[in-house]
Amino acid sequence: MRPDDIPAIRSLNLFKDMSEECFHTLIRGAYVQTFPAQVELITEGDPSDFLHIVVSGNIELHANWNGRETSMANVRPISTFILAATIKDGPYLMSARTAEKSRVIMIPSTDVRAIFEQDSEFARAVVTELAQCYRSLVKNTKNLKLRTSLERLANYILRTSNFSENALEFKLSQEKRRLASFLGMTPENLSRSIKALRPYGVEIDGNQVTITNIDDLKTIAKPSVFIDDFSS
Amino acid sequence: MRPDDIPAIRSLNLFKDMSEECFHTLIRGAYVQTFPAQVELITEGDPSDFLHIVVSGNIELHANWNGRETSMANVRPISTFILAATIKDGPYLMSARTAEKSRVIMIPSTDVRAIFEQDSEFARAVVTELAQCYRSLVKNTKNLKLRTSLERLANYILRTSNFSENALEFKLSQEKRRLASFLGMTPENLSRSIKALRPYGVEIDGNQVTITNIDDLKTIAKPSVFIDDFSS
DNA sequence: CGTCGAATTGACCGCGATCAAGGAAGGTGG
DNA sequence: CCACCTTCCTTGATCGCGGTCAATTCGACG
Repeated sequence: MRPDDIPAIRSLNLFKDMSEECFHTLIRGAYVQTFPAQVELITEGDPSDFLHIVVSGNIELHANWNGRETSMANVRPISTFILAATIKDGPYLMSARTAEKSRVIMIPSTDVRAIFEQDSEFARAVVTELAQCYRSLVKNTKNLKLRTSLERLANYILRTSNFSENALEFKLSQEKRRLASFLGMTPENLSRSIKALRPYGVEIDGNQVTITNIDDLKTIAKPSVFIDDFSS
Repeated sequence: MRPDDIPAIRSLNLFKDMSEECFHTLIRGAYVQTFPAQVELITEGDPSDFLHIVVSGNIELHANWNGRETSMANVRPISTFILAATIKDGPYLMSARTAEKSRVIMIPSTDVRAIFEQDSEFARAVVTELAQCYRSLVKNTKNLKLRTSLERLANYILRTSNFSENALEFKLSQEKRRLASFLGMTPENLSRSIKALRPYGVEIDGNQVTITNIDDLKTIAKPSVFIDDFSS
């Protein structure tokens, strides 16, 4: 592990209030590894042996059933993923693959569960983290069930812009096919939706997104703090 | 509160390991109320003033956006709901209404958060509960994104049968329109899907469901433990 | 019985998926 | 440096699942 990894991880909400002793117990048993793109880190159904932390790169969580696949989320540095499976000691419900070259820290789940029993501050931090994840998923479900694919795309653009400090220009951080799957649509349909948004103030050329008229975009997107707000 | 409510609540996973003292602090401040059907208990966006526990009846969680509504879940006795909002001290992300006459216990959120800080066993129980809820939502998302509406209905019937100790006959526990919304389809489409399942071993007459050929049903449903299993 | 809401059924529409073909971009080897 | 290949994206044509609209039937309840 690089020396500057440790303070970075320590500063995560999940770890920042736990005792120094417990933190080091976790870190001592951890592995760090750099993976190239398109590596399957986790397979749905496997026992959850490690809590994963992505330090650099980009991880895609996805799920499969009956020959179909869907993208569930993208995890960006620095955050943990698959915490719930580790805590419940249950099988992974999603698979994870590197979307690009990524550095990942893996903490044995048994260690995490042991510290969880031992350090109350950590247990409380896990609660906050899980509650946050849960609420994000509720929002995601509402997004899927209450909106058309065009509306989902429009709001995705607004959210991403917000996330980049309200920048009116930014780059899509993943392949369009993955984005399409995440948004619950096909790549073809995403292409068409992108064109359909042009009259509403959005130009997308390759990965480059430019919002030319944010008011028009908001008119069609109708963003809601109870679906699109990351922080609440 | 009725005398027999207290042991019932106490036996919930969420409360069963906490100290007697803390449990009584929670109970002391709690309100109990019986509501008729179709009462809006909670409105999306309101501050989360209470942790709710449904003791009898049936609560529907739903969400709205831009004039549309969708059913998110049905809560049956005895369980809590909207725990994440209480812990995060954030606004409700879903609304709740009684689907039938229901008795509900309401514990002030400030009490819950205070005890959460104080009682580590309770904090750990909250983790387990939230992790469970989170994983249920992941499964629900996979169900929505990976399956057609007919497949969702087929699997819903199998899950419900499983839940009723593998009974081949049971009653739908909610209006078909709510079920349709929960399954992400219209009432009309649910009607048609019900007819479409008849050749696959399912008879539905009113609320009465009869599985006449569970193997045929499984062939079309292809249930997966990573989507349909309640316990994992 | 009459009333009202829910469920069903039919006809039609449209969003989004599928299938198929054509570019654009990036990497590889001669 | 350029031909070639691979892969992704785009575009067009068509299909079908599921939604919408409307009319009817069913069922609970007063």
